[in-house]
Amino acid sequence: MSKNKKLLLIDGNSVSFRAFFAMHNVLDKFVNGEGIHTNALYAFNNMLEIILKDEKPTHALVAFDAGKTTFRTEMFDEYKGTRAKTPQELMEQLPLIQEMLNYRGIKTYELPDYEADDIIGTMSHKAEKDGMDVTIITGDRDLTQLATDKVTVKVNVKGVTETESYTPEHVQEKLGITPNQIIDMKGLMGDNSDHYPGVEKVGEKTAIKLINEYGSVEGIYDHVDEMKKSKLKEHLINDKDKAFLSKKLATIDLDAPVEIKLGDLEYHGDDEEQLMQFYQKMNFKTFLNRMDVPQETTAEDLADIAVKTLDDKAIETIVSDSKAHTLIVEGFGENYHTAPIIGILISDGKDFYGTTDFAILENESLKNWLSDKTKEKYLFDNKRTIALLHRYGCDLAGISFDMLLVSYLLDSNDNKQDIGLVAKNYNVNLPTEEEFYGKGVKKAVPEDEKLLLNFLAQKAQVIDNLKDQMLKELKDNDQDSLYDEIELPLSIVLAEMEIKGITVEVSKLKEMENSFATRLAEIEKTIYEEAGKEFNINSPKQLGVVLFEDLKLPVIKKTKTGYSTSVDVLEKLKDKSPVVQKVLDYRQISKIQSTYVVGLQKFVQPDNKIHTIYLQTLTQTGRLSSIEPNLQNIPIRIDEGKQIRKAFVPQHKDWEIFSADYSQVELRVLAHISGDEHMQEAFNEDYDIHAHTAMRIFGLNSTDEVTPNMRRQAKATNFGIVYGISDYGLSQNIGISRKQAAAFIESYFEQYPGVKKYMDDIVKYARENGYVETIMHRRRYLPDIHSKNFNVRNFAQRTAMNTPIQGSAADIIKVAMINMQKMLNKENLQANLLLQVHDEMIFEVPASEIATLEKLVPSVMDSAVKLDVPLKVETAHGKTWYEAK
DNA sequence: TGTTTCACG
DNA sequence: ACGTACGTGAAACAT
Repeated sequence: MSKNKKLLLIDGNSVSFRAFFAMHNVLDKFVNGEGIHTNALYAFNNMLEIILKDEKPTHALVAFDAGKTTFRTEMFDEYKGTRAKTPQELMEQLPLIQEMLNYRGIKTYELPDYEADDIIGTMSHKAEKDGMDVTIITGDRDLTQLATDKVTVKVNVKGVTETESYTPEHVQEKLGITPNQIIDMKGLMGDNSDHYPGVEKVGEKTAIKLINEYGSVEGIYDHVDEMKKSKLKEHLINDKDKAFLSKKLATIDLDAPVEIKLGDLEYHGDDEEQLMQFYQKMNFKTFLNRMDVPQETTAEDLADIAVKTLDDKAIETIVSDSKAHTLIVEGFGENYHTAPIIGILISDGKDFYGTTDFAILENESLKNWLSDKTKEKYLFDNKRTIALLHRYGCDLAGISFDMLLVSYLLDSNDNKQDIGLVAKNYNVNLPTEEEFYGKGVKKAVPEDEKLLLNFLAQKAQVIDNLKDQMLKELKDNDQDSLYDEIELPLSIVLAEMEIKGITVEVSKLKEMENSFATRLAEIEKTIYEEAGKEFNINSPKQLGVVLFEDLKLPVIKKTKTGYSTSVDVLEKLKDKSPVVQKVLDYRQISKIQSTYVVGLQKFVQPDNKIHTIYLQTLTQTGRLSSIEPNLQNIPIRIDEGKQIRKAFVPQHKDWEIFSADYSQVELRVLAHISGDEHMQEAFNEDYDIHAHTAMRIFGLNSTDEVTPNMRRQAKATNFGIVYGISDYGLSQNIGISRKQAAAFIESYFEQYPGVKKYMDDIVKYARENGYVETIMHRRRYLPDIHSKNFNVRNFAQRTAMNTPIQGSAADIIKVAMINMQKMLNKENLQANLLLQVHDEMIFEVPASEIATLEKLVPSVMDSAVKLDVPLKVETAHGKTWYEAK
């Protein structure tokens, strides 16, 4: 039995477009020898490999648009009128994509006066009639109208390597209409991005409702007179011509004068010879490797590096050489506070010296060399390396290039802390940690020592090879001082904080564990009694059944798996049944018990301390994050949880915990970068900012007239502004109507016009540049700002507004931490900086130094950067973290 | 491994 | 008309 024939049809233009924006942030890294960009080509090919593997087509065709004018522009001259011009960097890649498809054995085709859609429609129609299966790949949802039992339309989601499959069933499920009714829907609602109008005030929801009732645009107008009088009816009648025209524009031609026959499209695979040459010209190492073709050995090739033994003699050579060296200290395991060192390798760029014997760290000249700040070193992850070496009694200094930090600053999406992944971004092949060590139960150090040392040598070579290019990019982005003066010095400060650790009284936690356990058991019992049965209260599913089926409480919100039982839902059900409050109490206590009281104990080391790990290269805004355990979310808002802080104490008695936090940094940053006069005035005069906002948006004459409720609402509005406000979000947060919320926002922007201007300008900036930045030039790329999808695009806009604010605040405290550490050393103080929680620093301090720090810490913090408004710092201290607030 | 919930700024 | 606040990490359950 011969297997059924299958035709693969790809929408060349829309997929190239998506491929280009999917890899827009690495645009400058993908350039071939002739200076032509290759990012879209690379992403397109990546997608192609996956599709060919999954689909195994017998026939294939990639269709392209022929030019600007088509039969549609003939019908409606504004068709696609407002569409932005294709960027030059993509234009230059389109011929390359066609060339590559040619070598991959796939036909390409374009037809004057027709769009790629019509070619695809026509060919898929022909193939179906011949009994073939068809798969269509596109970035454009409109093509889903072509789905039938034999034709599946796969639409790219998130970049190009993932797709969503549209069969007729799936279209029905998602939209509630059949694929061929999509053109009726588009006729009624029009299309913003193709710039054709529909019927006024008719969107997706209304269109679908009408179609379900009348079947089609024609059906609607056959019965429009019978409809009862309404605005909708009026609009339908007024825009009848538009509806019919738009339906025509949306309809893909299934009978375009395409000259090719199905037989011409047979797919026989790659022309390996030509393709290999092409990949070489494009610098596509990854694809070359996949082809399994032997490569020329060049200086850049990473395989087979001769590694000499790092012994006493080698060390003499290294330490007597004044040139910079690359250093690899390999720990095995995620948590470097406990991971063993399994290998050390040092290279001057030519020779590689490595060993798996950590006894070498007892060599005095090596120790001195490591801690000598005049001996320049390159590495990947300074903080990790410092912490590892520290446990083996070595200090480290003299780092000038940390590839991890640079890679993160260049693109905050490169946050996976894996050198193999960074290398891949630069088109250099290096196994990732997972690829080399394996994962899950299979994860292990290779038995063959040579294999391990070779891997370390490859890492060293990658660092060495990419250093100059990455530093140049940093400079081109104007980010060199962010790196030199902030992130690199900060990595040392963070290492010291982590290594120092914070002391925890386990006995205190044990005590709490017992008392919470008793309370939980009590609440549990009453819940079972009131519910009339025993069940797992921690299971949202079981709880849902009890609340909404057994007790028949009204369903407020659903999740994709069932009933939502989150706090805001339960809060609304509190009066309906006494069980609800009990469940809320249970949840609260149970969270504290499992995550903190029990959870934290697991992290207390034999030195009675917790050593967290700060991730310096994870967040998209420049903030730190803290793991194993997270010490940035220790409870404070509710008293039961706040008790946890009593277990955090100074390491010596007679010492105290001292904390200092910035007051409203984010709003001060906003006042600074927006330049808003009224907001700046409020901070310059040190008014209560939320009361000031309340006074202005409620149109009062003085803050004396502000009621507590007004202040609360104004405070929420201020937060909303920082987050990139929406009326709905604000209304949910303070429990007012959406209309009221909208009025608040409008009034806010009237009162603070500078803020309004900032919000508009920053979104425009993101659209034009593809990224936004902080006061210290930290960047965040926002490719979604161009998305066709309303939600995705809106999210990117809110991010554009929020990131410079949150990120600049992060910049400021980072500077303050570095200056603080310097100051503690300079003044010979014993106090230790232990923790950072986004806008506050926590120290342990000898009682004798409290008075000094009360002056010193605020002065260092508020002078970290010079803004147009003052920074304000508040301090507190006490026997435990609980009392230092 | 993904989803839901909830702790923090 | 669309469907929402920004940034995180961890525990528990369900699959």
